[in-house]
Amino acid sequence: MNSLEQQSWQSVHDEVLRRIHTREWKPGDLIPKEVELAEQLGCARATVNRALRELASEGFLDRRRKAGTRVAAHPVRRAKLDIPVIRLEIEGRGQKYAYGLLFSERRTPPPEICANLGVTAESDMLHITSLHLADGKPFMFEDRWVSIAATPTILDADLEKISANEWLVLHAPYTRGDIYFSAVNASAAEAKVLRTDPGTSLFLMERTTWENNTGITSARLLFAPGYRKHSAI
Amino acid sequence: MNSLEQQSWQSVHDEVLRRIHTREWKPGDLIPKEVELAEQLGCARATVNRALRELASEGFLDRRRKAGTRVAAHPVRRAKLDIPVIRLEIEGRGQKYAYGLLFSERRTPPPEICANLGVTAESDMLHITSLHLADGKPFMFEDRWVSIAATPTILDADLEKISANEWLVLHAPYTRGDIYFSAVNASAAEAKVLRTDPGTSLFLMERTTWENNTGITSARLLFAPGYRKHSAI
DNA sequence: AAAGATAATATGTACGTACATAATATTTCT
DNA sequence: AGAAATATTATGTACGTACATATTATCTTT
Repeated sequence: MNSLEQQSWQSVHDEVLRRIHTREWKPGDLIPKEVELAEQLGCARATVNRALRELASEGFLDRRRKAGTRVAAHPVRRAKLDIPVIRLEIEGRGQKYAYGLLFSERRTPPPEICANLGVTAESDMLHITSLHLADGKPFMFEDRWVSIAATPTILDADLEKISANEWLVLHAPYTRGDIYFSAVNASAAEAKVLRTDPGTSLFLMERTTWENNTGITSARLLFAPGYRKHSAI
Repeated sequence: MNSLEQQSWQSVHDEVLRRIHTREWKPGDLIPKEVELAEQLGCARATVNRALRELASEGFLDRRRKAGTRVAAHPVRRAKLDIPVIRLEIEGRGQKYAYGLLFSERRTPPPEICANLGVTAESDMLHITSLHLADGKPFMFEDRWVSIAATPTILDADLEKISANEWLVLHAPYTRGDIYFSAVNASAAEAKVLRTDPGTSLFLMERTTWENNTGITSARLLFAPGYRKHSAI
């Protein structure tokens, strides 16, 4: 660290992270305040602020006005999971993407969907199931309910050509969403669609999205055996 | 929007997001440059910059110098997954945490662990298996390998009292890590430990962490049936 | 001593200016 | 025309100042 040359917020970020890693600053420790650090490292407070803000959002630091900045006592790892459109995920693996609509029906939703989206049992909804394939093999089975009130134009979409997954991303951006990851044993019907055996362990992703407080869609995405979702920290 | 009162970066963030949601700015569209937006919204460029930077990191915008800022053509949802220490995850659910060491052995690692961590087959490692319980019921089975070269002090840790999971978080902060999520059928042994039936679908989290380029630990975390990992977007 | 009001303080953020950097557009040269 | 050099431009970031805000510490009152 040379106090003459200009410091970038990234170099401050790295230097603070180094001190945490080398345990110069241990979990729970109060670290110097921004002005002091700025002086130490030869940069402006704004630069230190940017670096510390970033580190806090990464879970390494806890910051509170007046109380100061501490090394996180129980570092919570914040994994960033990229959830692209299925087509891009498959193409990103270098595989050929294909898609097939299984069925599409306009009807009222079952209780669990009402509960997820916070809508009434009489809601006008579209129920769609489809299969996404990678190199011709079943990759993911999608079982989705879409609120027609929230996105009426979905009735005009040609869901034989574009998947509901992709159509929604392009035409119904949302403000809020929930995802649940879990593991389930394949039912007989699911096993048949995904060309595997009943009871096989499958990776399940359940997504619900809202715009403000109106539910848009709730989907159950069931992945073929062997699927692994990766995340770097 | 009042051009007289001061704009916060959050209000700019929300306004831009609103324009994306209402499709005033569609996926792929070039949006006004920072100076123009600042003028429009009555704030400084730095404020607009902060808001747009945030939106880009959230996956809503693509930004490139000179080329300008565009609405992301294929919005990649970036889910933030908090991965706390198991004890805190269980206590956060309002359940009582307990932990039992199953066995701990110092030996050379099998091939797959060598591959994960990038170490040789002759490495000096600690192999630990343990069970984490919530309200007395099996919650997660942990099968972990720790490099003794990277963290020699783990030999002094009393792993009957503190889990390797927690000890490592407190004593061996890392710089880089990988996580894989998947679903597997329980083996006979795994089923017995988790008190369930063989073949039951289980949620699996595989974690490997490095400090710089030396592998620290590789763990296989197998959750009891019914486990769901949540994430808000 | 307990409660309430007040002061002190570290972080949070806005602004304007200045310059850096990367990518594109234009001009010049061959 | 094609390649190379140059200018242009939008974002990226650093700085110093100013003030806001949340929280803690201190003082005052009862």
